[in-house]
Amino acid sequence: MGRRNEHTREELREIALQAAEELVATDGLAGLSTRKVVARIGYTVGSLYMVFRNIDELIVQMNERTLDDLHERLAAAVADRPPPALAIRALAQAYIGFALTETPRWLAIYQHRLPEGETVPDSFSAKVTRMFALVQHELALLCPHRSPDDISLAARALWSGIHGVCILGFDQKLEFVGGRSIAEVTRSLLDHYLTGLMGTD
Amino acid sequence: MGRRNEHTREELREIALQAAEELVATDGLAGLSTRKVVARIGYTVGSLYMVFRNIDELIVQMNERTLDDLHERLAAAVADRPPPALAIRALAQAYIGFALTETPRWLAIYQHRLPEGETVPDSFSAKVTRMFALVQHELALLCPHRSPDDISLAARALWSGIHGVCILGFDQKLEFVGGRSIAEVTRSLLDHYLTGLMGTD
DNA sequence: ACCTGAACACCGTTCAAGT
DNA sequence: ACCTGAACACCGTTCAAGT
Repeated sequence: MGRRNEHTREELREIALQAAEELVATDGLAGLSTRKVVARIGYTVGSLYMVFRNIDELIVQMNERTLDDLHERLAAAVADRPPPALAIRALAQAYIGFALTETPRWLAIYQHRLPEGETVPDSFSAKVTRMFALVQHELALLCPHRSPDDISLAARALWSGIHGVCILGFDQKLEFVGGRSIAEVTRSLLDHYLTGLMGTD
Repeated sequence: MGRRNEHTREELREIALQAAEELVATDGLAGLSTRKVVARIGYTVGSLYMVFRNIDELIVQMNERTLDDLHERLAAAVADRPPPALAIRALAQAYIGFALTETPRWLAIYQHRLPEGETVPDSFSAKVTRMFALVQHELALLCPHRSPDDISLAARALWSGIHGVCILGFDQKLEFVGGRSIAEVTRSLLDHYLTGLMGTD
């Protein structure tokens, strides 16, 4: 019979997501399964489907929580409103720091792919946009007389670039010979890109 | 009894890899399985393990073939030895073009992760290095009086950046509001980064 | 209404048995 | 030596049955 009524739906959702995060933190996204999640919280497989439509929905919701944590870290990095040029570097460092300390959860955001044709919920996209807006804001302060269109393009180029450095940096498989530290490569990208951007005002 | 001795070991390896590539091309890396591969080539599961240690080895070898194809496309893009500034843009465009036309196979290179502790064979790393050397070579021509150390750092920053634009660009999940084309974002990254790099000679 | 647990259709991998 | 196919330990998902 099990633990009927011991948890509300919302509590069940919460402990399931917590269990999922623990499993991912130790064994990566590949170490996550419905059966392992329910074993951890003392339920059986069926009950997971009372709360999540399927395992993809569970993963998406877990990733949304990771995006919340990441946004908190990024926002904290610029909380004392440093000058824009420093703020952008602080954001990049905070992103790298999160990727370094929360590697499996951070990786899960990019590893997980919805089945063909399905799209992520609006709440997820909103969290991505919100994180991205932090960079865009600092770039706008740095280049006050550039068009919003220019700023959005530059922010996307810069942030994608920093993300690329992190992704390739964490993938030992792609570790180039004579590997450089992620921080060093990011600095090169950031410094030269910003110099070029400012120079072509 | 099946098709005993119809193929040599090498032929079996070849048709298995071909079947794997077809499966990935239509259904992505998630659509690949040992059982689907053998069903396509008229063998049973066991025989796959005569040729590959496990499915990870099969995927790594498939990805090496993709890296070969990618290198061919990149090398062709600079075969007529354009001036370095154009060559770098041609390499970036060729990379985007490959990602666009061979999306699932290209993605599989980055999606696949070896189990904890295992590393990719040297032949794989060599192919990554070889591709990377193309960019490094053009950057060295572009900045003749920079140290090899500077060049390698810049090449890594630039190539990681372009890769980041592609990876985020193909992940609809991360499609930012008012999405820009991958080519447009790459151009911004490339132009401003190179301007900054040249300016700080 | 909540939850179980058997059932189904899949996995990757191994290995005794057949030719 | 090559290859099969049953067996094992896993998956995700569904749903009749129990409380």
